[in-house]
Amino acid sequence: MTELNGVIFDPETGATLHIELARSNSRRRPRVDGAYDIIDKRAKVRNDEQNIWSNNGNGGSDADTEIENSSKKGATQRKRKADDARSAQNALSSRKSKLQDGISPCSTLFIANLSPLCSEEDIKKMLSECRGFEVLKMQNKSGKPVAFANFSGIEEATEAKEKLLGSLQAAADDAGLHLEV
DNA sequence: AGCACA
Repeated sequence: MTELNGVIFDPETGATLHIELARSNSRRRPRVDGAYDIIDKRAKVRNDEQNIWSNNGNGGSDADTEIENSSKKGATQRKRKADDARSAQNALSSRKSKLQDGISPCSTLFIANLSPLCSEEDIKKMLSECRGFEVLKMQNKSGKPVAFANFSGIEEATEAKEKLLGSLQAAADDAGLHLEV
């Protein structure tokens, strides 16, 4: 782990490594936040239904009852919005628990802001010390080198991320620097 | 902040 010093994290240039869980465009689970889209559609449909109802029900269109109806409508809309928010929460949390069950859609670490000095082999060497590390792919696009590290599972990926950040912190302390992550 | 390949 001492080889880390000056390779991945370079105190000379002050280059810091950014590590996060990668965004995945896996076809199996395309949208993590798709719940909101569905709920938006639902809300629209409900509003339309409400308009139809109030139009039919009013018939003779009295001014006083119209005001009364509109205030009632506002109340029910507010309540439904709250309900929607709650169901969105439920959907998200249920999906999250699915993720933690190990059905991992994408257990990849996204590594950015790499030092230009560190090679793919260097990172690979680093990552191979982490549990569940599988494959590393590097990409050098428009002067922003980034790396994708595949792990066997999300838990392994997060663990590796924590480990790397820890090592970075250690290296920074060693060099008497402050690290921002 | 910058997220590809299967």
